[in-house]
Amino acid sequence: MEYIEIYKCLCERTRLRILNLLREGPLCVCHLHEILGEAQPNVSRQLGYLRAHGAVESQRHNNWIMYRLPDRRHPILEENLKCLQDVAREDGVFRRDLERRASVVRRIARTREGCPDAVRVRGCC
Amino acid sequence: MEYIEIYKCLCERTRLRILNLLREGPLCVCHLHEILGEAQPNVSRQLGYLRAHGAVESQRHNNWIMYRLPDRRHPILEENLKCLQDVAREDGVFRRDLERRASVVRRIARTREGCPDAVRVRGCC
DNA sequence: TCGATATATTCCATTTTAGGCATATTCCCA
DNA sequence: TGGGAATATGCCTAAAATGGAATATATCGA
Repeated sequence: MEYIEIYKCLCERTRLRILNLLREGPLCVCHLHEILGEAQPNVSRQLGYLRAHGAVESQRHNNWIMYRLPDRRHPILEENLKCLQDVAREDGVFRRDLERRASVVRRIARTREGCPDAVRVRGCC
Repeated sequence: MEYIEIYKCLCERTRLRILNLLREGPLCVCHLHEILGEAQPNVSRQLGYLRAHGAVESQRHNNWIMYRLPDRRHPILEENLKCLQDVAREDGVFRRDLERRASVVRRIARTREGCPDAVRVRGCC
C-alpha cells in the first residue's frame, strides 16, 4: 500500500504548492523559497520529505540544488499532477504561485543573475 | 485549497480500504467492520472522518447505517477512485477486501439474515 | 584559508492523528 | 418499558507531523 505515502506527499499545503510549481519545470530551493514565501528550512524540509518518498529528485549544480519531478513516476502521482494542472487554473494560491514563478524566471533571464549557467540551461531560471 | 482535505481522506490505510470497498456499492458499518477486521470504533471513526469531508454519505435504515460514495463527488476524489480501481487488481490487501466483500454479499443473499429489506434492496447485502 | 551564499539539519515545543477501551446513543422488538 | 443490536463518542495515551530558531554543511571565489 505504497500509495498512502503518495497521498501523504499530497496532503500538505506547502508540498502541494511545490509539486504544482515543479510541474512547470525544475527549480532550485532559493527560488521555491522566494516564490512560496515560506521560511527556507520549511521549504527544505518539505523537499526532503518529497524526495524521501520519490515524488521529486534533486541534483546539485555548484552551490544550487535543483529539484524536479522524476521522469518515471508512480501512476497515482502522475494522475494527481494532471489534476493539479486543472485545479491550478481556478485556485488563487496555485495561480499566484505560477505567476510568481513566471516573474522570477523572467527576471533571471533578464539580469543573468542568481543561477549558474548549468542551472539556467536546465530551465530553472 | 480544499483538495488537501481530499488527500487527507486518502492518506490513511483504513480510509483507503473503505473507499475501495464502497466503489463496488454501499455497505453498512457492521459489514465494513467484518470485512476489514478492524475494531468497530475505528471503522466508525474513519467513516465519520470521510463523511465530515464529503468523501462518503450515510443514510440510516432502521438499525443500520449505510455508507456510500456520494453521487456528486469532487473531481479529484473521482479521479483517485478510478486509480483505486486499477490499483486494487494488483494490491493484496485491496483484493482480499473485495473478495471478502463478495463473500459477505453472497452469504447474506443466501441466508437472508443480517440486513433489513431496505438495505438489501440497496445493494448492501 | 576565509567569507559569503545556498541548503540541510538539529533541537524543541506544539498540534494533530490514530487506536484501545469503555460507554453513550439510537432503534427495534418482545 | 426493558433488553439487545448497531453505531457513535469520550477519554486517554502514544506516535507522528508541523514549524520556528539556531546551527551545521557544502561550495565557490577572493
